[in-house]
Amino acid sequence: MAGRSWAGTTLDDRKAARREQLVEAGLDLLGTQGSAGVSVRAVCRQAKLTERYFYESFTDREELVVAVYEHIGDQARQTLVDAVSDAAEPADRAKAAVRSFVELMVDDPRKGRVLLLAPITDPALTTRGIALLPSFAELVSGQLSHGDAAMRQMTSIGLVGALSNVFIAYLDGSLKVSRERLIEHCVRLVLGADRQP
Amino acid sequence: MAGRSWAGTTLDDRKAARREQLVEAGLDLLGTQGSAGVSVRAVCRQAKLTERYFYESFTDREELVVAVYEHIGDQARQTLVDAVSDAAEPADRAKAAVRSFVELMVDDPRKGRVLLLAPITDPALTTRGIALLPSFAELVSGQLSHGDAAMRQMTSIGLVGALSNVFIAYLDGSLKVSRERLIEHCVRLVLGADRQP
DNA sequence: TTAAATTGACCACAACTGTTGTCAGGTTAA
DNA sequence: TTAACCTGACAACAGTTGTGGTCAATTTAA
Repeated sequence: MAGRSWAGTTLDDRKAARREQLVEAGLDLLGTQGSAGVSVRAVCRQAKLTERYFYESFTDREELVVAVYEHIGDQARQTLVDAVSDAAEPADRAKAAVRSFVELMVDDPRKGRVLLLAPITDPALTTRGIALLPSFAELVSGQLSHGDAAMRQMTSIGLVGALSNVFIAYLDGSLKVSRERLIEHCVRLVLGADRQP
Repeated sequence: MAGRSWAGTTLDDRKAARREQLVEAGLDLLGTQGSAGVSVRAVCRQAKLTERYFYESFTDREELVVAVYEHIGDQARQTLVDAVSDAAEPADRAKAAVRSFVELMVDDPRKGRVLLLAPITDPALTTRGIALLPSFAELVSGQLSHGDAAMRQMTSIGLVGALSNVFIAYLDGSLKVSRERLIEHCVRLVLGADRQP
């Protein structure tokens, strides 16, 4: 029976808790060592669980990587939605969105690296095309007012690439600039993208 | 003796030829399977040579990866230099540079992927910071006329990121657009980067 | 207390990795 | 022809990988 109580909690509860531990361990490895550091054994070591529990929650190494990525993706999306919903003016919304994203990453650089780097470095994500950035770009594309579909697509892809690269440089320390200037510049990039050439 | 003739060619000649085969095989694997596909054994299989000859030309797996990357890097740089030296006007130079780069990648997408993706995906390149893009960004930075050093750095990093992302999207087929429009758009990006906000 | 469910520590397997070494043949200059 | 050199196919090493299984110990509901 799954509902039976055990050690104060139900089986399903503990199973979910273990899954969470594994995802957290995956985030840690993916966000610091990168794709190559995420092996089933390494994740289990980090989570202090045995392989048995890995296969209890995931069929594959792939599945774990995807779960980690989508977990962080959801979190980022929620952060953006919250920030945007508090602002009325378009310019304020851009600013709020950028600011909340920067804060998310500064708060926990692992998340930034997972969000920006993992989809291009990990085969589990690249091959399936499970990248959020394209969908984000598509979303941006809908907000643009000039040009035809292809034009808007190129503009939004470029914008996302510009932001990503700036964020990555900021994350790895090669771009030494205050958080405020970073935000300011990114806001300018966002606002500048939708302009007649 | 190294100068002694053997099978019609000198030893050094054949050694160089083998090295070239290995680099070519490395390009093929790095440009299609990505970083994970480049193992010593896989490279040797592809090059139809045995491991013995791998260690004849390279001490490490790392060394091979670096050699492949720098080989393509040199090629790209040479292509750019050639293209730019044929144009007088600044606008024409930007156009020529972008065009030659696009042609290089369309001609052989493996090279595009090595140039753009390998430095972020392969540990042998990431850890040593052997990326050409930053130095390219630095070069672009020097050409900008507005803002202070930090401002120019952010602008150039953003520009490189925008171009890379557009190229990558074009390479993997998610950006369906004619070569001419791609070039046109990228030229606009380059020229638009140096503008008062 | 008893029987069932849960846990954790291991082990086993085959496949792969980087790297070095060996050894039987072929090729060439002398 | 002989002796030196070059070549290719492997074997061996210790390591890690994904994925499965076993088994004794613990914890609980009955």
